[in-house]
Amino acid sequence: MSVASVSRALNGQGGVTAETLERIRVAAKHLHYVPDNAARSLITGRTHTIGALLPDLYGEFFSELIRGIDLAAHAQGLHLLVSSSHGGMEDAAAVVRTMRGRVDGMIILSQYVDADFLEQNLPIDLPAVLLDSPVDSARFPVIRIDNVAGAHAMVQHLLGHGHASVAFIAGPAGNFDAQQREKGYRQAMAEHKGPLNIVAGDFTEESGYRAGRELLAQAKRPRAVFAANDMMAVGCLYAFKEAGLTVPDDIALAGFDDILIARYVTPPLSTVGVSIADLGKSALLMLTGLMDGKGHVAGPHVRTLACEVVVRDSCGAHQTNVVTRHSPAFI
Amino acid sequence: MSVASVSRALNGQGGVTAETLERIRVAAKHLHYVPDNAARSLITGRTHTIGALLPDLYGEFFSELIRGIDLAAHAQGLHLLVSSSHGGMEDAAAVVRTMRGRVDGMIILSQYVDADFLEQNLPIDLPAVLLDSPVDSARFPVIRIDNVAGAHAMVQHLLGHGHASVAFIAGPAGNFDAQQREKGYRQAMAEHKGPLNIVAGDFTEESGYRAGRELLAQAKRPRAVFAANDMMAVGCLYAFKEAGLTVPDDIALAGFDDILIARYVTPPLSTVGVSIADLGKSALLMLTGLMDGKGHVAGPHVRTLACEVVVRDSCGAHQTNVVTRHSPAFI
DNA sequence: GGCGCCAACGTAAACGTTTTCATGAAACCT
DNA sequence: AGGTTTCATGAAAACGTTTACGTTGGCGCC
Repeated sequence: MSVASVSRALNGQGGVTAETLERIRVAAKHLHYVPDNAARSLITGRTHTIGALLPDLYGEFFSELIRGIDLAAHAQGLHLLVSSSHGGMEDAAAVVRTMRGRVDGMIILSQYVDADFLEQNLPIDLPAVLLDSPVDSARFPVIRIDNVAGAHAMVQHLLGHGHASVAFIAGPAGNFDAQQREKGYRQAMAEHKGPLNIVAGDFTEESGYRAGRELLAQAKRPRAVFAANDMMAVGCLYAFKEAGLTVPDDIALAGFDDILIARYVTPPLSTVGVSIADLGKSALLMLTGLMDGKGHVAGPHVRTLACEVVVRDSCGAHQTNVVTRHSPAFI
Repeated sequence: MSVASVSRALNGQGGVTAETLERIRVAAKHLHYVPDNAARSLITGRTHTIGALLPDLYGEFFSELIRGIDLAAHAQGLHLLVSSSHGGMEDAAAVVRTMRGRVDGMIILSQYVDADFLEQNLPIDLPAVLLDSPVDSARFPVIRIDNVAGAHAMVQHLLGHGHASVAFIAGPAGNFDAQQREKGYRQAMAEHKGPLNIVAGDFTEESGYRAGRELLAQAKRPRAVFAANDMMAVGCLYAFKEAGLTVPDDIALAGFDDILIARYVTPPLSTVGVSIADLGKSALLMLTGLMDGKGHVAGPHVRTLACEVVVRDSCGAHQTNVVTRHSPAFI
């Protein structure tokens, strides 16, 4: 038995008799032989692993994202190497560099990553797709959530139901999602010639609570509030409850993300939903397309994932031409 | 410049002049040189990666677990390769085998994994730690959540507050956590000479809802219900609400896990809390200890993580000698 | 000034695969 | 029957590192 025959047999490429194949197979099983992936990667240049660079692993968003990626990866026989970089750009750069020879492609979601960063740190031939990033490069496809349209639709929905004044709780300044959602709010308000009313927030529940109190302290209380994400909406909801207001009768409320909690607060929170798992899946599919196509991606380089307005009770409007999800789902 | 000098310089092992070190460093930066990890792994036998085998990636539990592992791994300069195996034992075996030469150690959480499985599929010299597993092997350390004590404490808490009859919503039969929690319930009830009242469930919200209806249909409605996990408790809560009962006045309710949602339902759910992230962290720390110690683990091979009773409103009891967490946390 | 020592550096082997190429035997065709 | 094709198999190169070992040259010491 030569190593060559063993290699051929175990990889099922033919070129071996059925008899020797069987002999090798029983020998391998008997010896608990498992090929060494490091050596295999070295010679083939493929690792069958894709890397995911994420800013953090906390919360439902990343959980779902990883799940979506993993599901799609598993289906294609690929492994998933996750890496969160909590530090700044330096940390992210270090992580990307250590991926060399360890992954066949990367999915990157990081506010520190721009085209320059990638040129500098990404091995020249490593395919990568960017998530929710503002960069617009011919080399790297980008998948974005259609935050602008989603926010726009929600504000329009609120305005369309008699809530003349809609306030907005903004997200952190550096966050791309937050910026886009604010843009959608601004556009919708401009179309209706409504006055802008924006208070600061940072995506945390506590900042939503503070923003809620700030809104209540305004001379003229807004009729509806749209928070840039659900956690802030929930914090805001507690501020309203604390002040003795009832939602949606006294003041309407809506969030963005459709996190699990949104179903379970009282009243159930109207929000803008995105299938995060689909986002992950799309990213992986685009990445594998890139890998197979040798750096040539078919179709547009920027793909946007549509959002949908999810109407529950907190916005005080039920209509039939939008998605309606009551909680719990099975009642 | 020979490759040897470059290797020495970049690994900082000395044996090179400060001048040549600098020369190599600028050349490396200029050429965007990054060492190939596959080749490095092949020769050194180390990958600086640890693998995590999980049954699924859905939900807060796994999200937190991964986060805990990742945080601890990142702190030690290790990468994390996650793999979920949705299929049965075959799938899990395949995953474990493909880890050969890809990871330095494994963290395994799977109901299909027993001592036999590991002997068969795990490369002989690969360190591994098991999570929440019934196996008791000298080779593999196990980290468990103290489900029995946690469930016991919660049932005792309910009984101690005048709820004479406590019913239990069980989890899926094959699940180790579910079994242990039921054991804790049985023990506590036996000590108080209370009658057992167990209905079936499978950890899903819907099964909790069905179990709730089943309990309400009983001739003598129980005074309190303890669900084996929070999602079932939430489903049960909806069944009670639907029937016009108020929790906790008409019937008390408690869950297990302290998932995020528990804070946000009305009334906030009393539950048994475990720091899942700590579980992941402990697992990783024990694994690295195993890796450094060349297969020799210091201390006991089985470690149990304590739970704590988290009293909110749904159990109708507030006392001061247990952890009390109101929602939201910052008010 | 010759000798030995030490530090810096280069050479080459090794890691465990895949893959190309050569070899030989068997089967096929004329 | 001889030549040609086909096919299973083995030998060996290659992948990009690390590391053991050998070589060089400079320096101090006798």
